[in-house]
Amino acid sequence: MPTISKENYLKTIYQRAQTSNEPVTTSYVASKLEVSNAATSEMAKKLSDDGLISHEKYKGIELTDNGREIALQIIRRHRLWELFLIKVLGLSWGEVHDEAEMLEHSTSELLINTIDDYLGNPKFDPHGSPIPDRFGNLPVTPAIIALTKCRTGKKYRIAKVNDKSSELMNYFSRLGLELEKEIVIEDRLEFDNSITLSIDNRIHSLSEKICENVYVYSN
Amino acid sequence: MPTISKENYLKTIYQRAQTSNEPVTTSYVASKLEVSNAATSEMAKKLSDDGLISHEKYKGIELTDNGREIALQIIRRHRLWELFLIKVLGLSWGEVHDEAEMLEHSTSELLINTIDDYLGNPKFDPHGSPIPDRFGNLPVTPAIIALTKCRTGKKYRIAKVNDKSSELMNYFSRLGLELEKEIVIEDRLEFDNSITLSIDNRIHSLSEKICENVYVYSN
DNA sequence: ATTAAAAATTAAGCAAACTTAAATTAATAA
DNA sequence: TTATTAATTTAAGTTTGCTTAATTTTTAAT
Ligand SMILES: [Mn+2]
Ligand SMILES: [Mn+2]
Ligand SMILES: [Mn+2]
Ligand SMILES: [Mn+2]
Repeated sequence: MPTISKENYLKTIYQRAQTSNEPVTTSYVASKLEVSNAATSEMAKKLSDDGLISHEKYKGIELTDNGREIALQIIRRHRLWELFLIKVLGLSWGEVHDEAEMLEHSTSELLINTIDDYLGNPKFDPHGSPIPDRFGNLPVTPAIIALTKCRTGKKYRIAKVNDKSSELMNYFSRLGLELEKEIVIEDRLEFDNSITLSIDNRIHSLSEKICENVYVYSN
Repeated sequence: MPTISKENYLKTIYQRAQTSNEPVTTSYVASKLEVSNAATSEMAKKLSDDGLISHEKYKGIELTDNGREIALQIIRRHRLWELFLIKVLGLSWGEVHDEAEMLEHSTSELLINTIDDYLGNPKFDPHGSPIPDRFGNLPVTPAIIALTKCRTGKKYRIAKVNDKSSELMNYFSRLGLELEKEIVIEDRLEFDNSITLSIDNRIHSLSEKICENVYVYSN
């Protein structure tokens, strides 16, 4: 297994490639990991030597099959830990991401498979992201759209949230916004692209920035 | 919090001080952590600068109050994880030490206290070692003696085993040798200081080296 | 008390993972 | 097309944590 640093780089590259069509740039990875571009360029060289990425200079980074396999292993560990911490140990939506960010690098194959079985081989983590199985296969995921793309007046069910900010997770918890919960889009302001929606018959207004981080089933 | 390396040094120093009257030497720590004496001398300098140990050159190492506090935190994490992995996730006696050795460095205060509560604030780990509480206090421990000190013909109960070798743990499991289990010392050979004892009415012979790693209540 | 052996420290150097600053390549605009 | 700007890489240097080799200190033996 690679070092913790390498694992974090691989995971970041994988997740960027998943959610963007543009090539994965060193500067994106650098900003995501909060290191310098120089550090990322150097690491790209090393990961390339390791056969985990291919890197065309000044263009972009792509994972090799080996690199993707490792990235998926780390993501598997991360997501299973998040679910375990919530389901078994009762941590909150806002607490689990940071814990998982550390545990994902200290978890053996044996342990993560044990946790997987303990949880009944779940397919999704507590934020709605798919969990790779022990062979690196992702479950088929239903079609989802960001709240920003929703139609006024329609009813939706929460499918996924981005979990990078614990502050935001805590806010969602206070709102009662959770997976599978029904919401209705009441209104949207052209002025700032904010959206008014009802959760449990209570009305809330969410900024565009927040709406970009909430996804619903597109039906 | 210190680095993983520093945590491992502090833990090793603490545990040596607990189980030996002689000063904690750099060479002991080095051999235990499987690094060079030079590495340990250098680390001693740094830990000294950090105010975590006091080190009289060519004499020995002692933990400061701060150093001991951190050591006890790591030991707490280690032992609670071991118990959790066995009790909750069903790992075996032989599997948990190596897992805990990693997890102890990736576990927040919040998480370990949650685990502690989940387990009902246990006082001993699965190998019979005491678990420091969240304030660093160790439970009072009953008097125990190594198997090597036991009297022939007497009956004892297993109180503790040293868990450093998973091979040995697996062997104990096969023998049925577990905590609180009753054993009878049947015989001992002057020739090699091996001991013959009965567990569940089956007779086994254990080498001196093995007996040094098994403790019973001294009644 | 001297000397030899053992233990511990210091010196010198390496690899990993960073940094800032300089150089290079690519993109864009005149 | 050429010049400017932006993105990226390379260069040079730091810190952490390790190594082996040399030196120093302590201990043990004669
Ligand atoms: Mn997460
Ligand atoms: Mn991580
Ligand atoms: Mn252990
Ligand atoms: Mn450890």
